[in-house]
Amino acid sequence: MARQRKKSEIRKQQILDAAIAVFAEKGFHSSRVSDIARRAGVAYGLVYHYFDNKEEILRTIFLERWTFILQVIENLLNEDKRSAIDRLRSFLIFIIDVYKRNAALVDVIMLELLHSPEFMREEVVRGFQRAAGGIEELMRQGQEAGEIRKKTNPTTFAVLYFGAIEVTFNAVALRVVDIDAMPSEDWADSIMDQLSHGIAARD
Amino acid sequence: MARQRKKSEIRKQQILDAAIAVFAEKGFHSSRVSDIARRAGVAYGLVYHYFDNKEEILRTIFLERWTFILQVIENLLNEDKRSAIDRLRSFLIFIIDVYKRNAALVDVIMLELLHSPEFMREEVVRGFQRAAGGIEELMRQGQEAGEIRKKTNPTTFAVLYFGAIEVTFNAVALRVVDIDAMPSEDWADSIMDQLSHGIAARD
Amino acid sequence: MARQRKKSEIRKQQILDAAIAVFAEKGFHSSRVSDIARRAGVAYGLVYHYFDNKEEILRTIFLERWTFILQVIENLLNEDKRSAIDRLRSFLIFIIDVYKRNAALVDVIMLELLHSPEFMREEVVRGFQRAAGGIEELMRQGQEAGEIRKKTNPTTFAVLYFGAIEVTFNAVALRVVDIDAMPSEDWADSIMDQLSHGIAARD
Amino acid sequence: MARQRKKSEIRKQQILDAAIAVFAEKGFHSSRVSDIARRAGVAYGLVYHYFDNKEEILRTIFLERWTFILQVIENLLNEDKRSAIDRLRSFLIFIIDVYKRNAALVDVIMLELLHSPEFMREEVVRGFQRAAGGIEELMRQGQEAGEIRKKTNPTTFAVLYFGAIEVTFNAVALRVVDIDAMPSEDWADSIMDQLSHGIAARD
DNA sequence: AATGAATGAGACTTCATTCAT
DNA sequence: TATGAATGAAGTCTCATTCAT
Repeated sequence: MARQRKKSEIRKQQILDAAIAVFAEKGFHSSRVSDIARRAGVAYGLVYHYFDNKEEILRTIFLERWTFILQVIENLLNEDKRSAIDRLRSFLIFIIDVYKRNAALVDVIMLELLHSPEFMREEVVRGFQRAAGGIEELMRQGQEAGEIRKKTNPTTFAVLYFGAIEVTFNAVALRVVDIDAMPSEDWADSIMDQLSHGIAARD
Repeated sequence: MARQRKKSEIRKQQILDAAIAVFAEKGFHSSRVSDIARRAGVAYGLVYHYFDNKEEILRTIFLERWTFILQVIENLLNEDKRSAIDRLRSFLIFIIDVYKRNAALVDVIMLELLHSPEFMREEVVRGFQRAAGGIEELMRQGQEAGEIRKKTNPTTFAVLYFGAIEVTFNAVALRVVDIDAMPSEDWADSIMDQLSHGIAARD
Repeated sequence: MARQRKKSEIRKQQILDAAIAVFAEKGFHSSRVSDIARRAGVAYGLVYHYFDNKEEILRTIFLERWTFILQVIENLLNEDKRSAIDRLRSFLIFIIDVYKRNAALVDVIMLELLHSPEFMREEVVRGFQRAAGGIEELMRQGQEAGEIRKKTNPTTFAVLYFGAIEVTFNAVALRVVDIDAMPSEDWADSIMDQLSHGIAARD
Repeated sequence: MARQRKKSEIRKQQILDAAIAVFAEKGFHSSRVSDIARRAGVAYGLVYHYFDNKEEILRTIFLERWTFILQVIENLLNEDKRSAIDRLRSFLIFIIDVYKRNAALVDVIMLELLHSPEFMREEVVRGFQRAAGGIEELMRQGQEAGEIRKKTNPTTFAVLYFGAIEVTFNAVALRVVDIDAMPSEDWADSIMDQLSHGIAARD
């Protein structure tokens, strides 16, 4: 039984992985169920054995994968004892490394879920709000610790922070930037330096 | 003839406006040519009188509208004699006001063109690079004027700057933020304060 | 008025000529009314001023042109005082020369009318029967004059005779044969020799 | 599997047979894929399961069926030990009988392929040239055997021979002649007599 | 579990024809 | 006469989904 369960689970993962790859390449709407099946090496009828329909595949990707990422984020942000700015830098490095290891997944999240079909809007928004809430909380911790400027608006900061991530991923997706040629630390340092000290010259 | 020309031009604009509205609502792929026609109040056959196909409608929107926006950007950035930071703030206000007046258009640009169908990728990338180049140039002007910190990397700044715009528009598109309740100046001030002074507490 | 009539007549001919050219090139079904109009150098709406619909253009071509050819045939066959075989040879030369001067027209007759749309079947059949009847009559004249073998079946002969013409025109239409490189007299002589003397060796 | 293969093969034949019938009735251009499907008793989507598009159906008919006929021709012509004229008569009988048994197929070949859509022109021409080549070769054999008049031009003969077939089939297709009322042998004898002995009276 | 044949809604697009100017 | 904008029926083809095996 356990054997069966596992085999079935593996098949499902095969299909999900294939779906991520195909969605990343062609987008959700332009991907055919048969593309996914072919990529997974199964007959397309089998896809319907594991998923109710095409939408559910996307939803499952979101739930299984992205939610997982969000949890990692939360853990990283909440449990770490380092300074807030340090943790923000760590997360940038972490998220870029996730991309480097699984670009297709992040592409799907960026290109498909973020600008998401009606049927997923609510879930997506909730997910983002959780993430943004985590960052804001982190900022408040930093402010209490005297490490973050009191005048900083945590929400505005979260906007800039996620904006930096989003725009970077978009640039990569559009092939304007070659992510493999970009050391994660350098990028993170560059962003965090800017966010920390601003652009204004000090007299 | 001139009369005819004008009437024909008006019809074309009607269809383009309808297309922007429909694309903004449902996205390019989910929009039917018949949706656009109905919205424009014409028979769907007429759409093909003015455009070769659905793709060309999107391409025309991009060329006619976004290119126009980019020109406005360039003018604003290059011709203004105010301080760089002031001009960056002005542009934020300008772009948000464009959105307030024509949310659908910006939605289409954000949701469809940015994560663009293969057939437009190159044009879109070129368009963005022009815009980013403008911001970087502005930064350099500010650095020469002693107004912008020399250590600032203009490219990184452009990333943060556009990231802020993108993520804001996305938030609006996802209805997380109500843009009408958000005074343009306050938002711009908030973003520019952050970008100017950073989050780090000063000893 | 006469002036008007003539101008109107000329326009109509322009459109017919254009239609013949276009039908010959692309076939009736694949030809668009706008193709014909463009070829004739008029707006496509004007076509409907002169013809009720597309079918009527084809029908008019048939009636005006092919009927005319058939009359020429009849005259040639009936009025000529030369021997029957001579006259048959003359007609072959004549018909090939018609082709050389107006290939498109003959192509339309061969490719479109012969394998004709339902709406023209009857007229086409009648036209052919008239032509075949002419040939048969000619044969009988020849038999009475002792010039043509009595055993010859006039109908069978007409089949072979028209078959030779049809298959030649088809070969030209399919570009298997270059009609301009083929002297009309040689071709006619070759066919008539065959038809006159047969292939069987004489003991 | 073998069972599956066979069933699938049968379905494909069903659709091809339906297509032949429909094409013969209405012509390629006027035939709707849905007509074919309805005739075959399947949903029209299934047609696209077996064929890429409508053109491919016609091409398959040509390749599978006509090529087969040509092979039969070649065998008949090359392998037979009887006199050339005898073999030519046999082939006429054979081809008429093919028609009697499968009029639709021959109609399609005559009406659609012969005056063929651009996309098949080359294949069709090649096919015809093979057939004509066979006839010419047969003539030469007959000339060497002293059975055929040396003066006969094999190519001209082939023109007349195929012309007779084509014009007969056309006459049947146009319903000028009732093929079922026409004994194959009589027709073949009539044609061959004419072709053998000519029409000229012998002094 | 697995296959892929079968279905049919639905989308794009073409183009003959009408009609206002 | 002449134009070409406007209409919409009709056709091809795609593809998500179902289902028999």
